[in-house]
Amino acid sequence: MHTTVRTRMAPSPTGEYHVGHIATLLKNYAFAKQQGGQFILRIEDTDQERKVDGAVERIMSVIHQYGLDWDEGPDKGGPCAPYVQSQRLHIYKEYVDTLVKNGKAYFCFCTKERLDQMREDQIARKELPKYDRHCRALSPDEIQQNLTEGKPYVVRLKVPDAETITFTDLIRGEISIESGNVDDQVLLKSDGFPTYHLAVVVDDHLMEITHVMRGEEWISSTPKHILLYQAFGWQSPIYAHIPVFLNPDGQGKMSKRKGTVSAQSFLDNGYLPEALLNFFMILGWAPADQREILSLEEYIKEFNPAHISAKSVVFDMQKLNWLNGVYIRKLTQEQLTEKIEKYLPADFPRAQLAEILPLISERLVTLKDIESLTDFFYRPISHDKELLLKKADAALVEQQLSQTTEAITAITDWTIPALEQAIRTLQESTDWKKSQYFMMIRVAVTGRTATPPLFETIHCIGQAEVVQRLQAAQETIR
RNA sequence: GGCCCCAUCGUCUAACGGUUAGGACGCCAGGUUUUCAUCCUGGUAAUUGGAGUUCGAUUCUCCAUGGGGUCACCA
Repeated sequence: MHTTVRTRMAPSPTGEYHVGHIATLLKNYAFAKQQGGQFILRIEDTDQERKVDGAVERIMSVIHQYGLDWDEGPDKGGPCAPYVQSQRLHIYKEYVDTLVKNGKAYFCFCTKERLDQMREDQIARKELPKYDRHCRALSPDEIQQNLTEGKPYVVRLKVPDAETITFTDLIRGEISIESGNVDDQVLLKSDGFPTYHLAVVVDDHLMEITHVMRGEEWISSTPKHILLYQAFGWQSPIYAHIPVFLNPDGQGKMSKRKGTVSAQSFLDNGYLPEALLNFFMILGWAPADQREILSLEEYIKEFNPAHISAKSVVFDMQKLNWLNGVYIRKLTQEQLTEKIEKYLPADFPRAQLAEILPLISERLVTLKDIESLTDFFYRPISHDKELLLKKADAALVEQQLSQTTEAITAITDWTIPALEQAIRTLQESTDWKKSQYFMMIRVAVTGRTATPPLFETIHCIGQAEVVQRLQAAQETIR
């Protein structure tokens, strides 16, 4: 028998979508595509309190911005619709009932106060906090009475006493956990919503998910899911727990505390989606030939989840920056022009974009760098006297500035070759040191020491403005 | 702390049990160049420690150490 591979990503609309989520989604997407299967998007909105308005739309939007898509999902529908858990409440209820009927789960009427107190005591006694199974001892009559009285309740999983729960992880091999370390997990909350654990198992089964690739943080709750699959008599999917991203400093799981984590913000900060995807591809995995620049198509062809490294990986910003530069330099002028549009400052002279862009395109690390790399073209500059006089005394610099001003003013044909000829002729007719002279002019015209090539830059700034800046530089050194 | 996972240059990764332990980013040096950047060349740098198995361990086993994850009516 040949079953179709079906993978899924199941975000929860509670806040910003994390780069780690995109990285995991990419793996699910690529594997499904590679196997000719389907990739499903499912919304896990079972937490009524943390639900954020508009989050679902933002998640879908950011996935699209990264150039990825799904085959079945809330907006597209599909054979397993609906794909939003809050619309599937009746389904979970039905399965919980079977569980209770079959003695695999039980009603629990414990109050929050009692649970809090219990946990507090356990911690004080240095025990591990765990439900004390108080309501497992309730008689059918007591349960019935509580129900009749309308007491709020949850449904808990009846975890066996001394059993070894084993499952196979595609990346790590066999993982075993003693049932004694597993809590009687709440499956159905008192508001009638399922917890993640119930919903994920029911939905993954009903949606015929064959491979679950999710974050490593789920390893310790996987036994609960295995128990549920057993309780229902279902076959569990193949698991691959993806290692977490560590902060760039290598300390702990990547967190907002230590910098940017939202998938959207990397885009907003001028990283190209292709570069980010490529970065996620090679973080923790490498193709057979070790190359590091990969297109999505190549990745889909070569990706093998079983070869993902099992260790958590540092989110190396320097490697990302390098990759982003590589991808920017691969763009044609037209493509770059189009992509950089939304990063242009309001006062950027758009008419000059076509002239300026080629001068700085290979200096861009992110698209957002456009502002800091070009502001001197169109914004007032200031002169640093020390920089102007760094390699020559005031008398010589004054002379250089005034003769350069004359030479530039004299140009009637404002082209780069004419400009270059005028300045080179001037330099060659004197004993001015080339490096000193060029650098001084650079500083006088742009206010900085690192710029695009001098003649192109001068040409771009314009004759009148350049003359003014040269004169201002003269003022500065007086 | 209990439980689980993990361990090759600073970082990410290669290496049928036999390699001068390879590549990439970063860093350093040189070349190109009027500066920066790009580009090219070269260099620096690693098998966490200890036992065992073996003729031979980066590779297999165990222990220690270190790092990470997780311990909710959140996902």
